[in-house]
Amino acid sequence: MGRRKVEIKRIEKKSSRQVTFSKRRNGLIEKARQLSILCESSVAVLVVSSSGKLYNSSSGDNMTKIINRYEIQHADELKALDLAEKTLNYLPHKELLELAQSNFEEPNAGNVSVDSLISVEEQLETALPVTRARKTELMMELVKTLQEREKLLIEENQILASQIGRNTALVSEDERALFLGKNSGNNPRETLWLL
Amino acid sequence: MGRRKVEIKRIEKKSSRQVTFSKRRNGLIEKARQLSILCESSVAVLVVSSSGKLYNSSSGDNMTKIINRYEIQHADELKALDLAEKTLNYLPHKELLELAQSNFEEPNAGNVSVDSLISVEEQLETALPVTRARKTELMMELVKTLQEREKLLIEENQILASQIGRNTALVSEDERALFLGKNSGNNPRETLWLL
DNA sequence: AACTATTTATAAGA
DNA sequence: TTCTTATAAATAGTT
Repeated sequence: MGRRKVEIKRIEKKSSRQVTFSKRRNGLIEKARQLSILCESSVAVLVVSSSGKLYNSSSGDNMTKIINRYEIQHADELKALDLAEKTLNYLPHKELLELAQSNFEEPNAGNVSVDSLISVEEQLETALPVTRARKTELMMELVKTLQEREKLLIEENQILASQIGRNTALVSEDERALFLGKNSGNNPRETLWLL
Repeated sequence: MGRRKVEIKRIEKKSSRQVTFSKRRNGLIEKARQLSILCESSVAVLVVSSSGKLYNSSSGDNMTKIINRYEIQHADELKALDLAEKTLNYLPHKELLELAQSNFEEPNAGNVSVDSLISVEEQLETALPVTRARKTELMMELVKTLQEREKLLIEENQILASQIGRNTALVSEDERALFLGKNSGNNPRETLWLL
């Protein structure tokens, strides 16, 4: 839709490519906004230019929520592989980590003792003033994701149960309340994050 | 660009809204593809319909990589501009603890928690040589509990769905497998606990 | 699912 | 860059 019809293939001339990139990127984001409003939906657009610069927009809901929705559907791949990958990308001391990881390639994989964790943490202590904060952040993300998924599952259970016409839900109201944010009072679990 | 000019506001008539949603969603994804090819960039589009269904496309690179780029940048921004953290650094210990705790009494409230937690952790650093290991231990317990509960919920959903006689489960077989402990091998998630 | 009258996006030029 | 404008492309309402 311009003076000439253009073939959809890489624009060779760099300056034209740049101008088109800018125009079409804005157009795309505007279209996303319109779709979101017209059809009361949530739309996220992420664009990474060839030089690596990121442009993003979200409408109808915030980026985090939309990405979360995606990640819930791709939970296994993403939570397991990429979260850890992201973590590794952040580490200034990759080698130390790899060294520490050898502690876990031993027999009782998956059932790691607390003592070995303590020892690993002590080993890495001097190298990890920043990474530790990142650990808390990642752990919180993981827990939050699990809680959100649990909430979805509980809701789905309610729907399924009501379709059957009887209440067969395994999860008690108290547990449900916990994940809907109703657990006030001195829940010792809350203090966990402070440590 | 149609028979009439339309205002950008929610389409009231449900059937029209649905048709427009489908047309414009396809249009948006096609535009994203074109941008990606014309300007050798990576573009991700995520659309969540009002009924919660997710549509997504990625071009130039896979969705995971594009989202990763976003999250890495977002994390950097968190570190860079955090006025709240700087403010917190001047508060005495006791007040810090109380402030941090209050963040968890309203789980649905604002999103300040990660930053303030990082700050809290840094504040308390010198006082917590032993407690930190305990934190990891407790966090692991919590995640384990959540995973076990999720497993129960998934199993219950399967039972309920089969009672209805149709498969309405949100959770795929792959996800189910994950929580039944079938993801052996080098699970990178383990590396998380080392940080 | 097609059609087509119009609007909208944008390619090239200034 | 920003604006202008001819034209291609998208799509709203219709069949």
